Amino acid sequence: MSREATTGAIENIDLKDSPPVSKAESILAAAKRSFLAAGFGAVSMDTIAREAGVSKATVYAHFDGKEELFGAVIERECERYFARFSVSELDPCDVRASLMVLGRRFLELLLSPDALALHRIILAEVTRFPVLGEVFWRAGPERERAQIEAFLKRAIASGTLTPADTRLAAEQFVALIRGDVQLRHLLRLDADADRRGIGAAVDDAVATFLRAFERRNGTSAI
Amino acid sequence: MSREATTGAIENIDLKDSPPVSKAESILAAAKRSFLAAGFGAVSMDTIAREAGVSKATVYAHFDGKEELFGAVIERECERYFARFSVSELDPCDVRASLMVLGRRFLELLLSPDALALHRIILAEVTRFPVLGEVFWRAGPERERAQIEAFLKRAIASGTLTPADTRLAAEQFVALIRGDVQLRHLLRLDADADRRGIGAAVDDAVATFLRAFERRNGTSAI
DNA sequence: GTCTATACAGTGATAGAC
DNA sequence: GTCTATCACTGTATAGAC
Repeated sequence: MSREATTGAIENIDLKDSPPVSKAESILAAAKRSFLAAGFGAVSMDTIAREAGVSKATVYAHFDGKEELFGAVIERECERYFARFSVSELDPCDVRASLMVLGRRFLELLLSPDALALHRIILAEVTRFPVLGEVFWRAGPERERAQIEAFLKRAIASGTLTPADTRLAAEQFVALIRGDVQLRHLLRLDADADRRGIGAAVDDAVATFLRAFERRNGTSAI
Repeated sequence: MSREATTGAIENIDLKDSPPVSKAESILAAAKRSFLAAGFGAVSMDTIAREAGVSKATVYAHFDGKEELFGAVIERECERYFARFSVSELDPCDVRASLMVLGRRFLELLLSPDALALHRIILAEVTRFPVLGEVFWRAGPERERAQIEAFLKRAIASGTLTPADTRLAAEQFVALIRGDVQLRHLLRLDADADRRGIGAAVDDAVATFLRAFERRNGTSAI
């Protein structure tokens, strides 16, 4: 009953340069959870400090203020979410299958709870922090579009797609994939998210995209 | 110098049921400006009262609290923005021209500063006010999709478009129109908004949509 | 660096006079 | 209904001990 867990002496073993969990990391993690869940304005520094298990003064020792802490969290998350794409392994001859893979991977990312929360909070705070817009765009949609465009170019070179403005085609593919599913999820209207799963949505998007861009022979087997 | 404009006796002529500007209207207008510009959390009741030219107690006399005032503003704006569409005058035989009109009208609405601000704030606060998602969806995207779907059905009946899942086709048309222009504007990256104007964006969207859905004769003149 | 304690400003909301 | 004045509360930020 006498303060056994209150003094954190045990965790202060503090190996030289490999701290398993530094206070700064705890603060960033707590700030991420809080900000993504409730937005910038609704979160107090008290909450973050309590959630991180440190005192408020410690938070201010590591970050200049609430805005700086917020910016650090958002930039970090933008990089985390969109860094895992690659298109080199896709087969440019089987366009439908490749686009299905791309679309599914992209849509699953877009609809993940963390990505939705990140999306919401960036749109909400881009007025207050204009740099967030640029950071998010470059880390997310821009990178995604570039990778899809790279695949489309290979597919066109292999003769499966009709030559076109690949940048525009990539943008339109992303738009078709996003559809209104993303907006419905952002608005928390996921009631019919199960009615038409991700697979069906990607299927429809790819089908329409191919009808518009696939090479049209007389014996087109679309 | 003795309070000439401070007492608002002149404006209190107050014709029975046509008050030119009631206090409630002033409060709603001030709240709209403030909320759309800065979000829910960043606006105080003091600010709204000052902006409306009334005292804070008057605000509370008309609205139960900050949340109720916010809800009243948002529902009002949702209705205001999306209530001006009609498709009956469109010619189902000239599909391209009709879709251009529809798309242009829709995109101009989406990119208007007020609509962008409304969009941002709803996404930001839908976690705190879940009902906003439903209200916005029904007043905006749902209504828009229904009207486009109605036109597509007439165009299919007249033989200009290939029969298809009209609901899905309408969703995909909206997605193509929205493209990434809307997201770029939401993120305040309107740097290249002039590089490709609204007209060009609508043109590209309609072209791709028609390549996917227009009837394909041997002499297709797309 | 980290903590406890606190100063200070600003918030939503209300009481009471008119 | 409208105002002035004020309430209780919360959040930012800092001071000083260790």
